[in-house]
Amino acid sequence: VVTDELADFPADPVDREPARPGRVRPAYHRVADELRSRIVAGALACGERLPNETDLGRSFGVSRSTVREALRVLASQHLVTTLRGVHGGSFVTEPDPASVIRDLGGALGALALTPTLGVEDLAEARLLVEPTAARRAAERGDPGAVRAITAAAKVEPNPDDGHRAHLDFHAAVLAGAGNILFSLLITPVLEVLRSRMARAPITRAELNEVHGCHQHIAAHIARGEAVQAEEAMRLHLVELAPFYRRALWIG
Amino acid sequence: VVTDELADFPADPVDREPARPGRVRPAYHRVADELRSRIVAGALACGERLPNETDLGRSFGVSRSTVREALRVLASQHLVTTLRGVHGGSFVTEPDPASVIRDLGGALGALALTPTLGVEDLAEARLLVEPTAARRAAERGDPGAVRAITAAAKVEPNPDDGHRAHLDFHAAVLAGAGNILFSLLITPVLEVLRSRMARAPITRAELNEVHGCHQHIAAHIARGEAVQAEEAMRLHLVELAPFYRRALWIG
DNA sequence: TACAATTTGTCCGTATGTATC
DNA sequence: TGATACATACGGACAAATTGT
Repeated sequence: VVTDELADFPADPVDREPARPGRVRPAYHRVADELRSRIVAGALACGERLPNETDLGRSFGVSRSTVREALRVLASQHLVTTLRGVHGGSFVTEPDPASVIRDLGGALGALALTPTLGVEDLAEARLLVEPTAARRAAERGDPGAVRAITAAAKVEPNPDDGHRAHLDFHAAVLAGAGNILFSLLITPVLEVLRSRMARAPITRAELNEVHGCHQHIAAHIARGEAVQAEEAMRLHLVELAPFYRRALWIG
Repeated sequence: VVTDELADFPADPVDREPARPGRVRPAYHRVADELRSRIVAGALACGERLPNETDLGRSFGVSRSTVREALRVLASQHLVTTLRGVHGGSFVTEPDPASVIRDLGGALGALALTPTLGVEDLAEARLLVEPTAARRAAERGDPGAVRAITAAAKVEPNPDDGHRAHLDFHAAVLAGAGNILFSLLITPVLEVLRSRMARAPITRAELNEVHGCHQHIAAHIARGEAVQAEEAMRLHLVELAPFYRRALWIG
């Protein structure tokens, strides 16, 4: 006799796609929901290995294919990682800011193609967060972060690298603020701007001015001059704004 | 003869999980990558219907089960939606801020369980964004938004609803700012705080004071008093901080 | 180097459920 | 009511990957 653990599994309000009433929730969703709630509730510890797909299917009363579809969903949400081989299987993944940033970047990229999210919104968010990030980085004075910021400011700008050096500097400042939420929101924003500015015409003079600004800001941060760092970053972003408007072919 | 479109598909740097070199990327990942790049490149328009699973499998040279696993991945990323029935199938989904907010909420909830993300970080982000949101809401004076904010401020606080009314007000102000990025970052933050504060002891007097603050802020926004709205919100958050510290049993 | 063991990856065939016409 | 065209689900088989002996 196969025990069907899903038969009367109660509704779990957390993190689920909302299902219209009356609509039948497919089995792979129910399996994914159940495993997810076990993971977030801590019943399955980080790094712990799940039973193999065959056993999972048996215990849920579903086929292996159904289990696999559920695992694909959980893997996309960075809740499990599955490996092949003898010591393979599905393992509970530890939360990782980098993957959240990647996902948010993709989502913002999609939203930026709609009227929901304009370039002004991206610029406004930068102007709100980045000066504060510069100030916090200067206040903290974390040696590693300061080193990273200084190094990023030193990189010679190259028109061919798609503003990579430029954005790396800003990402370094955000990381230096010591609040992961700053990077979390703005790094994807930078990525969206970068993808939009690819191959935008930019003169050598403009590039050099930006480079100078960066070194100026980095120097303030390195000397722990919080207020000056904040103001320099604000000025930098304000000066950059018209360039964005000119360079962007959308919005 | 089956055409294998995947054989020499070039690496697409966008949005993929990084694969260790030498590691073989499973077919369902390659199929998902290919479909994803077609979608984000615009080769498949929003709302457009994909071929059915059998045909997709044929065109990619893989089986239907593999196609289904790929579709589950894309569905988790809100890139496609699949429906059953005669006119069912998989459709390219339009980007939707609400689902991004849901996902980010889940991810932040997981991160908040690690030392990566502390309560101070959440509070700092609120203190950075929300006063500005209040100012922008007052500046814009969008009638619908003002109505929503005023209505949210009127709701009588109820100790049993888990601070729901409180957070609804803040969410309304964020939405009123007119920049989706504000809601995008802070609404998940509010959700994390709410889940942590569930059943935290709170006195009727504190509840009333919070309620008063909200009405005060809402009045400023309704009258278009931008600077006062910003300052009132800042004050409200600062006053709230010690309560959070007291109520939170973690961090 | 070869081989065995374990687990995921992939495939096929078939049957069922669901929504529309 | 039935026909149609989808997704959903099952079970079994074999291939491929990885590690240990």
